[in-house]
Amino acid sequence: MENSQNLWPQGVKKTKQRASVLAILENAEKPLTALDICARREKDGDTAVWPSTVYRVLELFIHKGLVLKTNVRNNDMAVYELNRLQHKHYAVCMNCHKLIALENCPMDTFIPQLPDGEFQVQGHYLEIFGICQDCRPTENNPQ
Amino acid sequence: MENSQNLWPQGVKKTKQRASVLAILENAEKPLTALDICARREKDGDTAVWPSTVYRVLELFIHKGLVLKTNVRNNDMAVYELNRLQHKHYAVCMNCHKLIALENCPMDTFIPQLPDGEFQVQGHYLEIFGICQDCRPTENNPQ
DNA sequence: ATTACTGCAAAGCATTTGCAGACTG
DNA sequence: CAGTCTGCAAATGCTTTGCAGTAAT
Repeated sequence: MENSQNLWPQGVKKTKQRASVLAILENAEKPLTALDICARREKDGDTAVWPSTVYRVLELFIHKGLVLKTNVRNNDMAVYELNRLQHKHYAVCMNCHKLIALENCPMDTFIPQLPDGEFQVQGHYLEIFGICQDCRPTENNPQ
Repeated sequence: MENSQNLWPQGVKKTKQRASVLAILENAEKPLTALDICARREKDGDTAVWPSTVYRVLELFIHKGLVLKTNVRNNDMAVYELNRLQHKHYAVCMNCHKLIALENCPMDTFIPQLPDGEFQVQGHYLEIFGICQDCRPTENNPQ
């Protein structure tokens, strides 16, 4: 698992644990919970990184604009992903909580009409929810 | 505080506590947390409804399609609102967590492109985030 | 060497669960 | 009256906090 180094934020002390969290997020195919990150670190055969440390590291990265924190509908654990600057949205399965990346974004052509017009927009979050293929009852997959 | 009765779901036993939760949601100007609902009940001078009861009642109403549960970005408590069937989205202030209702919805004209095309869409959730007027530093409100 | 970071334990807090008594239909 | 619902207490599980030893610069 490699970390491309170049996105390391300035003035942040580099430790094994922090580099590890960043590398895991860089290689993640989907947003992860803090505990997922711990689990992946262990699966890699490395020494454990404690949850409290992971939470502290994530908060630091969020503050530096490197990581995004999200709460997905109907799932109370927060998930974290690298802020890739490019836009990303997901479809969420209401049954298994799987995330599927969307390939387009409606906000590209949308101007939100806010009542008082005085809200300073920083960004948006969009989520499609429904039932994924694996959870949908079909002739192959009767439930 | 009145409950318009007519939206009471069939086959659901009517109790003081359930009617109370529904009435509070009907009269709410914004989505509420379960604990908000408890607090409003007490403010109305009524006997307390316990959080565990409120959670159980909310879950029942969600199951009946009467209530929607949402997790707002950067706020880990779930909020609940009446499912008014008309579309509703909010702008969220990252500073004070205030919610401001949006007056239009981009999804009216948007068809999400899903990778495999096999996802059965049930709905969507959109959230604009940024800084509200009250939290924005201005000449009147230096921070 | 100094300062900040991490392991670890314990606390915090929203939410869930269990159970006996109370209430609805 | 039977079965369900609620008050209450205790448990659960994610997340935060405190502290002392460890590691980075």
